[in-house]
Amino acid sequence: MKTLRILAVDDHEMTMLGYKFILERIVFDDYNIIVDTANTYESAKEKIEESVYSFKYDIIFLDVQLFPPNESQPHNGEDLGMLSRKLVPDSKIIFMSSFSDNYRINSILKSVDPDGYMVKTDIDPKSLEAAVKTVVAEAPYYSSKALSAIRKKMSNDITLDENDKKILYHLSIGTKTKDLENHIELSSSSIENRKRHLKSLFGTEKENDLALILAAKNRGFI
Amino acid sequence: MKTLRILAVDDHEMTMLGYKFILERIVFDDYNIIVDTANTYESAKEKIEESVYSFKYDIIFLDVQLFPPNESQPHNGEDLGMLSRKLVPDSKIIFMSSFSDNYRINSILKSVDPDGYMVKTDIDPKSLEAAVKTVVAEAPYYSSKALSAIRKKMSNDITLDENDKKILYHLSIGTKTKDLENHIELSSSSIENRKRHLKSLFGTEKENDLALILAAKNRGFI
DNA sequence: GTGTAAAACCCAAAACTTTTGTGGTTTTTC
DNA sequence: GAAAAACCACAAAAGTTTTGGGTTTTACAC
Repeated sequence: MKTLRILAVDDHEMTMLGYKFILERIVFDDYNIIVDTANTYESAKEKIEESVYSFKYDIIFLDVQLFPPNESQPHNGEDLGMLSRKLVPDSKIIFMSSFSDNYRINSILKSVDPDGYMVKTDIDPKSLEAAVKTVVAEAPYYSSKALSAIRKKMSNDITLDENDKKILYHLSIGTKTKDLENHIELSSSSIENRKRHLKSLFGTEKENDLALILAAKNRGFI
Repeated sequence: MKTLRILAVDDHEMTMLGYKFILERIVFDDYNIIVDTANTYESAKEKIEESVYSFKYDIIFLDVQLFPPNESQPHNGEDLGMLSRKLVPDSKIIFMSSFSDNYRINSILKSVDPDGYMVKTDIDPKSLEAAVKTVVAEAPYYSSKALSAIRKKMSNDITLDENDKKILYHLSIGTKTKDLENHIELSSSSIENRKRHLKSLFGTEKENDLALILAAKNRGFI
């Protein structure tokens, strides 16, 4: 009987226990599944560091937003992911996130490139089981909503640079055009130029900003 | 008992029959699965056109390279895919292809945006069943090798324009630098510039073309 | 309806990037 | 060891983006 070691990290204790409960009940070949848990950045970090010199985790489940964002606690799941990649490169990392918007999914897939990405509303016993079995078989696992975001991105031949993405993102959260200057290192006329250019890319020339952000959403950019 | 209608198109009759055999044996809720088949472009086209005015297929499985490429027969799975999208937009389209190289997968995902993409070496009864159930549930299905290609692409922040991609592609199939001019609408010095630029993007400065194409392969571009 | 602030639009000069031709040196191939 | 191919450096030309200066249009509070 082989042992499959899993670490599940989520700051909501009940959620974390839910994962443990479900994961340990998975029937998987002749594996005995053991789930360790952590519900703070510090305890998770410790467990990962300890694992380097003993058993290494086969899979680490990480909540993207480990803590309610606040200034005194700058750490998040992404940092833990990068730390794990460095310390225990063979451990598979599966991110869990409540973000299902394309912008966040795309940016996390770039910054961390996890072995799996699950949108929380897609998580249930069946999908958890599929995720475990898939990543053990060395293939990436993306949950249904994550895949939909990915599909939109892949089927698209518009490529935007960071400034374009920032403009779209800020417009989508309601930032006014005149305030964009404070978030993007460009003059206001450049921003206006880029907005015009974006509208022509997305086929919403002569329409308003709402039309632009709707089109960008449909194409998977925000 | 509901009926799930599937059309399977593959130019190898035995393969096509294999799909039919496997697909019709899938146990899926209270669906009765009926599989129609076609092994030429023309017969597939007819079946799809007929379906417009009677039952519509729920799923259409299409081989990407329907026929051995030859001048007299320019049609392929991609054309059939686009035709189906136009005639029966509600039918799910799942592409099957022997290509597992990133360049081809990326380009097909862009040109057709199918509901599913399966690399032939990934196809077996289990994955066919998963594909059918997934696309019926409105989610995209990508087989393991397709997902690996997609993952590489998504985790990458290098974006290349068409000329860069062509240069990489042609280098990878052995085209000599001096002959690139015949395939790409740029002067030889521009091509040299771009090659230099590409090498710096991929961190293979001062190395030879082989190092460049290996790096580009690893990052999912060819 | 009117006044006003925001947003959108326009233009031309400046800054920057890419392309191109030319003329070379180095590396590879046979 | 000669010829071909690959690579490099430079500078002029062409193209793109940014910028600061405007004017016009839109939104909406009153």
